[in-house]
Amino acid sequence: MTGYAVREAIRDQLGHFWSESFGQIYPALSKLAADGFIERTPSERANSSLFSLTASGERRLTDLLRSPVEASPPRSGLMLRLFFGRATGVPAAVDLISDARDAAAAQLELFAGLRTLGAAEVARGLDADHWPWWLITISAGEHTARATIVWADESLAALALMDG
Amino acid sequence: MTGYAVREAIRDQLGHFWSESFGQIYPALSKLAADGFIERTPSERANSSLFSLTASGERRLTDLLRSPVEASPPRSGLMLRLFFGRATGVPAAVDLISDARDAAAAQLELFAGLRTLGAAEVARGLDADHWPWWLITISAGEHTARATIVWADESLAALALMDG
DNA sequence: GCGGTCATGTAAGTGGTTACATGATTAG
DNA sequence: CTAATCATGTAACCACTTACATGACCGC
Repeated sequence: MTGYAVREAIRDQLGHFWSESFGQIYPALSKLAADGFIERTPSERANSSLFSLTASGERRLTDLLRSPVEASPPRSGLMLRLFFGRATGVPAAVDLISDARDAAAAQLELFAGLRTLGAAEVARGLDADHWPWWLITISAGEHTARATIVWADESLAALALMDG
Repeated sequence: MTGYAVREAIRDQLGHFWSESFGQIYPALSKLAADGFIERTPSERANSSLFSLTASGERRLTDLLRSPVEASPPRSGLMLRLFFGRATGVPAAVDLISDARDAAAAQLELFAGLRTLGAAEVARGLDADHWPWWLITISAGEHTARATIVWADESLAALALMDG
């Protein structure tokens, strides 16, 4: 596929848990090609290349995918703000938590859509062996979104008591 | 407080949802002082300064704390790996999910510790008006950790069926 | 006096985004 | 023919981490 197509695929298929920008993709493709992990072949279109995995690239990829996940340093803007709630007051905190709740609810709907979309594709015999993996990532998103909503409701209730 | 103390406070008090490194803190303090948001006064100790919020800094801080949280681009190494589970196989996925479950369980214990620690301080009459906010952030951590555990157990069960 | 902690800062490098510049191809 | 989309790449910049260099102070 082309670099452009890579980005489209990331946005459309990994969108809810991964993102990459063009400024990242094109240099990465050049480097991967230089390292022999992917192969560049000119496409029919002018000034355009198609990339495909080499055998060593495939090995490298599965190695990376099997490697343990390194923890990223925590950085939650929402929690930071709530931690200093004493300084900003209850109403500001209510706003922030309500926003987070809304965002989680919206995500939940989005995941429901992905579920029906995927189920329909599977019913048509497409991507059947990929579907369980797809489902695991959707399920993770749903669980955390639901947890966020429960937490938000509890916290909003607690703040309502504080205020009165 | 000193820059060093700022970092200690961030590590010890915001540790579970925020982090900063020295390389970040010292330049930031210099810039904040140049902008008039904090004031640098030499401390008794040689080559050491104490910083304190100015009036404009206090205003700026509460403004920032009240500002809406901007969403950071999603990037979950775990989900990325699981999404390509077809390529890496069930056992690799089981390892990854088990690790995530363990990490969440460990976090949960940590949060339980923070709860008892904080409750003890409040019982001794310390930080009583800060405690509810502290609790909100702990609660958020607990909810997401529990959600992770439930998701992990469900997913491991699903993978066990796939394998057989 | 010596090791640990307190303290400040810089340098090099990484990983990422946004914006810009450019042009080919296709759909209407 | 013209607007949208496909396509590639670079430049500038930002946020952040790690490692390094330096030294004061304190307790034993």
